[in-house]
Amino acid sequence: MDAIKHIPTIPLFQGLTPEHHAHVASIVVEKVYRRNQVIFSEGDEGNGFYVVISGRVKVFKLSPDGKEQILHILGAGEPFGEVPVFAGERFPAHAEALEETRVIFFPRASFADLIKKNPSLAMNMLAVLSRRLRRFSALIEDLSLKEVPGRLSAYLLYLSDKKNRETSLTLDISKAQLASLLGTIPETISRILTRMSAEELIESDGHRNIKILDRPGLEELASGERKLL
Amino acid sequence: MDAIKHIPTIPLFQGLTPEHHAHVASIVVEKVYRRNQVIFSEGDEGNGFYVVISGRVKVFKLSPDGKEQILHILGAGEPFGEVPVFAGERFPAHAEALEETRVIFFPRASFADLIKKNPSLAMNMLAVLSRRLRRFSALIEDLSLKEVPGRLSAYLLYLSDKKNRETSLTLDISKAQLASLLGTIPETISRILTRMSAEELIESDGHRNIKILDRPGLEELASGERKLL
DNA sequence: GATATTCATTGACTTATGTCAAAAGCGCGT
DNA sequence: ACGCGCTTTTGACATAAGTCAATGAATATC
Repeated sequence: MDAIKHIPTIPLFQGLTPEHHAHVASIVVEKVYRRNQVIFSEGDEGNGFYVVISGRVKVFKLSPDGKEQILHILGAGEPFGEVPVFAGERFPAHAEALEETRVIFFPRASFADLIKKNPSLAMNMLAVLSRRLRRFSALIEDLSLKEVPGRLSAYLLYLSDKKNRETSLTLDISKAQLASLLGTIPETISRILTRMSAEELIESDGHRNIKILDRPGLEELASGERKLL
Repeated sequence: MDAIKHIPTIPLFQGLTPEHHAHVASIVVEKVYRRNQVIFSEGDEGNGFYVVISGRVKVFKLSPDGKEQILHILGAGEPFGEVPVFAGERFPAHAEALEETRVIFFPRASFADLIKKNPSLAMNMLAVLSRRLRRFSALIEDLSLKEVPGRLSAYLLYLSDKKNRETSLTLDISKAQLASLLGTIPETISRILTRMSAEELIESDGHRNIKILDRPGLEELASGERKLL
């Protein structure tokens, strides 16, 4: 259907002419996934990539015994699944819709053509991949060099920053998802939130609402200068 | 100096015309770093990126208390430090020479020009970044979903595969570096190698030589189906 | 509106791995 | 060959976080 109205709003296509937008629109395919539906699995052949139009998607790794590590959660306008387009081979991770999600799909071959004729599209895609590398570096750092309280603090501060430093936060994902994003398990998240409350760093209603009481304290935790009792 | 003789051998520049190679050569600067010399630090402004000509470079994150996590180790022909070129901002990690190392440096602005006129250079760079994303995904998976014996097994198998499944391996890095690459500490590496020897999976001379005795056993360890006693 | 189902919390326990310290092996230069 | 440093190994110990299990709260289902 009328993908054309979405194309110009996608950051990846900023700076392209209306003709190119129309061309892009002509090669894409729209798809809808319902909550928990698999979009692709690790090891699948990647014959193109996706951009989220509405809804949210998680991209994750799975261990043989079922533990998952979320690599990222994507929302409207964000592309995913590009690695096989440029590096060949297969998807390095799984992707699943977190809720009812609309995406547009770009077949590999036609996109490769397009990018060859469009330096600014190439530059945009390079920027997308570079930003993702930066985020992955941060995730690796977190997993390897920080303990869970530090990662959780960093995540709360990140949420707060997204809402220009609002102190009242609403988690946009369940505790289980949050645990998987931070490389831990829900029980650990629970215990740490309890300890953070005990130290008056935050106030939690036990659901998805958290109020930041001591931002500097959380920053110290996130950087590792401070530890929880 | 005569960078021109190196340019055509670099995978990033495969598929370019000799004229383009010459052009690339005209904008690069050669630099030499001695063992342990810092190439750039996290947070530095990135005004260009590098390609290793000879020697080896480690790119790593550092925690406030000095623990390091190596993101990757690069050898001849491999580029590093590209993220700020395309995503702006600063280097997300530190880079240091592991030994006497020669690199060529590409100033950001002239490279950006070049890439706009060279679709195949853009495609090559997209491939480089995509492959790196795949490796980072694997590292995240390892750190989050595997225990150290699994990561170490995977690394030994990787070394073996590089030498077409040779069973006699020579570690190319010290145990301390290996630990930092696998997200652990030298003591843990030592203990695990001892346990692997005890189970006759490997034979180690205590230095940098390891012989693989039971490849399937290591594969089971790497995938998590098996555990060390 | 009552019950089923999922999700969050809490407790007791286990375990992998980090910390600290000491000893042992090896390389190196005088 | 000898002692000085560095890396590796080994030991005793500490601890963060995972596992398992039970309870409680919240939401959905009939």
